[in-house]
Amino acid sequence: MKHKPIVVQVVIDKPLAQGFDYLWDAEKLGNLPEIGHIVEVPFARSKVIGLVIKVSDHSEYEIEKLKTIDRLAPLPPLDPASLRLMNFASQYYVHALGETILPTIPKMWKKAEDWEKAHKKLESAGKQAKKDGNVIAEGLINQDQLNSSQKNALQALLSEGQKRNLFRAILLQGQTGSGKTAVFLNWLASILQDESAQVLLLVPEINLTPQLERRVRAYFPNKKMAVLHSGVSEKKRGVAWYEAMTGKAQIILGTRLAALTPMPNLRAIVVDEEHDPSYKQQDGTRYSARDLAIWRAHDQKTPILLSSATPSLETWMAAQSGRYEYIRLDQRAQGASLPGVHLINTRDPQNQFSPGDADAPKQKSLITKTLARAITKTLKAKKQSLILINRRGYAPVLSCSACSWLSKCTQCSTYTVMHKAGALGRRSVLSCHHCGLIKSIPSFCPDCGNADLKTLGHGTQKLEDAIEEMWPHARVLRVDTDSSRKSKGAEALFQEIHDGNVDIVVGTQMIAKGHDYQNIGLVAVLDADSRLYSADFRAAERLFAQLVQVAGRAGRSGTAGDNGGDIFIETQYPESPVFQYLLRHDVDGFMAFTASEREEAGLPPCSYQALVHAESKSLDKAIRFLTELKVHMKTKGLITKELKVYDPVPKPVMRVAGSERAQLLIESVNRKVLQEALEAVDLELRQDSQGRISKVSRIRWLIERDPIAI
DNA sequence: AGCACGCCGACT
DNA sequence: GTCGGCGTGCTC
Ligand SMILES: [Zn+2]
Ligand SMILES: [Zn+2]
Repeated sequence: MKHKPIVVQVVIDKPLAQGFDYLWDAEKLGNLPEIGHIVEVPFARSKVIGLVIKVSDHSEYEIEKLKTIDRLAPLPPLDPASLRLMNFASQYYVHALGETILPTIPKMWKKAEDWEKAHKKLESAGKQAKKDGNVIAEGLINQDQLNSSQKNALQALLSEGQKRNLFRAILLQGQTGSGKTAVFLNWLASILQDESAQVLLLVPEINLTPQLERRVRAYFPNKKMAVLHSGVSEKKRGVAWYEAMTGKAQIILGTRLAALTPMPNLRAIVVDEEHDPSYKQQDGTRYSARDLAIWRAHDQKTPILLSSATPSLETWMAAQSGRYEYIRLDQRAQGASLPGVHLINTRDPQNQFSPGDADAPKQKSLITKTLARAITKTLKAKKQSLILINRRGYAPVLSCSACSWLSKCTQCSTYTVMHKAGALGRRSVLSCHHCGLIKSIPSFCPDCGNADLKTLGHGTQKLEDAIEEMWPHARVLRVDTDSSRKSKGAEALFQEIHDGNVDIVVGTQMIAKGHDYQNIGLVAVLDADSRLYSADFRAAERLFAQLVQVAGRAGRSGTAGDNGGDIFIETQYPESPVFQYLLRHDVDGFMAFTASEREEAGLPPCSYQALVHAESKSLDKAIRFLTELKVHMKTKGLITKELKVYDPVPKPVMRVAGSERAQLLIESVNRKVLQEALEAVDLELRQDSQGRISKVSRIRWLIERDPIAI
């Protein structure tokens, strides 16, 4: 009589709902199996990496057909809490468990050939880290140096928080410059007095700069910190993940992708700038790192702190209703006053240049007279100006002066943007911002042969030219992804601004992030209207957060006795609520107004949404596919008073890189009802698909939970 | 998803 | 006669 076999179930990185059973040869692998082990398995005609999710002594599958596990990774199994998190994410976002877990494991641990030398790698990395560890820590503000408002906030955090095993969600709301970071870093430091404790600090992609890293390090001089973001090399990422999942690192600082890092001794989570859209993953399993972090804190009974000057409506409402604790930090730490907000009505001729004005530019001005004169004043005061426009390139479209030709992308339903020489290459080009296609600029109109082609509208490049012409003696710098790619990255450009080597900065929203500039006198936003004018119901909420953020840049000038700067917004609709609340610096007023709007319309956070995306060669087929799905949902009785299914519509940018896209919106006031409907939809679609491509008409489909843009 | 198997049209 | 189109089914 033979021993009972050891059978393990393994999930792999494929959109397959089921796991696969394998035999475990304990002698060969040198270990008994545990749930959470990472293994290499033979699958079809190749070898793949998988994760053990079940251990037993029998299989539903014919036992003699089972293959044997090839190799076991030299790692401890993922801890049970992390596996619960993965399981939840897989269900909630309607993706297979394997394709949810495996992408969160760094590549270094998915190369079975390298597993044998893995520990040598870790050793050499350890030596390197000792050298790197000498980076200067800076920006420490210890508990005694906090202002009274900060001290109160910290007190509130600590009073309850020392109790173990207690879920708390806390919103820390305070303006830019109110010192939120110092509060939560001091809080984390006190939690880390427990030697084995681990904490997770999530920050938006763009905020995770070397400066921030140094600043965080300053608070934890004797602790090990692991940094995880997309810019970290594969090897360093593998090491950081290893240190987190083994409990060797106490502070895990990272972006969205760090939210799913296993941490066996997790004691607290901070999500900084919790409203930031970069927390939402936009491909693969489309999770929200913030929402997963909240679930994780709840599941593991640890506190989570959400920090923002302009919270997401979801978080703000939870705090208002008492579901979250609410800590306010409204005293400006550095004694700087709030920036003055100025709305410039572009329809008012008084604000525009007239031909007689001495300072009017030769061509039609790209900015209002009111703004131009404010910039002149700022220059005279030896202060810097930031001018924002969220449009890269020279002009958003090229046109023919004789016929109706416009520069369109051949692969997308969009215009190609003109970039002048130097930005994307040596020559001027037309570039599609959706598919990346780059074409040379035609000398003649392709339709009528006319040689006179004109640009329509303007982007950062053209604005830069115009500004240089209007203030020939000013030092002008352009900051956008094009200019930062050309120089040594955005950091180098930010440093120029910080060092005062620049008078006027022209750029996209990216200028507003990260850095702490000292001498900004003026911030101008030129394209607020185009950001507000959008089919997406969250457009106003996003714009408000962006405007508050850039206003914070102007107000941040910390030199004592100095006034804060000014923010100028050019708009046709100064009476719009977004601007009116901004004018009064009334964040809560805006939130309350938006909340009541959403409630009335039954939109999130007062309801829950999901999108079914469909993509195919022709829009027709995609729409028909979604229509059939809707009909199916109806016949199955899924559409009820509590579950609304809209008609399928083309996506805002319908065609991208040759494929045409449509979407179906599903909405419910009841989370559970929505979840069940989505699971039914997933099952139905899977049945007629291979992976996520339908058998008939070859439609690529995807379910997205809690979409942030509709 | 990725891949092999298999059954029909048009092309050396 | 065979090359290749993609519909179908399988992967422990
Ligand atoms: Zn023409
Ligand atoms: Zn394109």
